[in-house]
Amino acid sequence: MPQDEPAGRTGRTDHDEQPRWLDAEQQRLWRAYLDGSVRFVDAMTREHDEQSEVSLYEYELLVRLSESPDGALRMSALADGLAQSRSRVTHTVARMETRGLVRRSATADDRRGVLCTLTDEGRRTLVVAAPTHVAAVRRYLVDVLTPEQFRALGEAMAAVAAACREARPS
Amino acid sequence: MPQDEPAGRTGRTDHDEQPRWLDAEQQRLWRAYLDGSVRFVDAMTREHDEQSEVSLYEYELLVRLSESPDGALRMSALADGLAQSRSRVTHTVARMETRGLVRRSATADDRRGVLCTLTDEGRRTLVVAAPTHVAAVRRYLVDVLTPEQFRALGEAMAAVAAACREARPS
DNA sequence: TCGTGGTAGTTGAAGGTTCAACCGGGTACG
DNA sequence: CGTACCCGGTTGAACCTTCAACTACCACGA
Repeated sequence: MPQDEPAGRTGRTDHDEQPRWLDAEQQRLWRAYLDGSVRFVDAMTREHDEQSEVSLYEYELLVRLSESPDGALRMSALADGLAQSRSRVTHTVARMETRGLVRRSATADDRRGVLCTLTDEGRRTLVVAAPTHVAAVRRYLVDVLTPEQFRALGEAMAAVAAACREARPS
Repeated sequence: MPQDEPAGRTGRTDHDEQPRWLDAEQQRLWRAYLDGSVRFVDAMTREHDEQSEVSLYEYELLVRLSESPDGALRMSALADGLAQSRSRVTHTVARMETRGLVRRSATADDRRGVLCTLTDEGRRTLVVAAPTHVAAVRRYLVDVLTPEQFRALGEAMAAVAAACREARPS
């Protein structure tokens, strides 16, 4: 209800603009987005829980490390790349370190920095997890869309990401 | 790396099919989706934290209730509609009940059922939160896309939702 | 070189989510 | 009837994330 056109427009107060509500069609699309995104992360999460040693988020973290030249990245680079808080990365890396997936060490130049490095065990885990991960991404997303749909989705979300980044510079 | 075409294709074992990796362009789009969706929920979450009495998720819950004829829904209907676990809904509703936003009561027909009802206070909270919520949805998503992009996004996510629902019937 | 302020990362507590176990109430089938 | 199984919902513990300090270091200006 509250997202629909309100029944009776009454006088406006000083500082609150008239909200531009979503029309019925916009609302339908917005709900579809919401529902789809929730179900998708849920499906991916379960897939990882059942088939993999690492959670969806831990997997993404391993991927970032693996893509970096030496399989190593500073904590802050990791946090920025994953669009997550430093605190969260610290905790997650700590847990992963005890499992032997990554290793932490000091950085050469900046004595504040901490370098997070992929271990052999971490790389092995990633290689094992990758096929089921990609298969799930395909099953729930890529392969259920036409190539044009997929492109449109990606481009749209890139615009959304840009808007979020701009409005709230992390 | 692991989502790219692997360097050397080696012999395949019995039960693992060759994974169909994402090509560079697909990967770019997939990453854009991931990044955008993370940043978007993050931006929405902060918006609610700063400007509203209720979290993003609690807001959605209130919306569902408000859309129902009597401002009331069974716990299971709530869980299904929000695509969330029953447990989570139980906990969330319990917290919201102590804040006076909703009320729980027994259902008439099925003695197992629990009816969750929006209180006046809950409705007031929703009405207050709605304008900033919609404004945020517009600022970070709707208004940064062309109408065609927005429609494409919604339709694509509807397809994703359907795929997830089908593969994992909740 | 001394402050001041910003950056990198960690910490622990508080709060939310998930998981598995559980309690009834319904339902179907002998 | 009774009993075995499913459904609706709750519980509490384990786990993860968030938040607000806090430490340590860098960088800039006076």
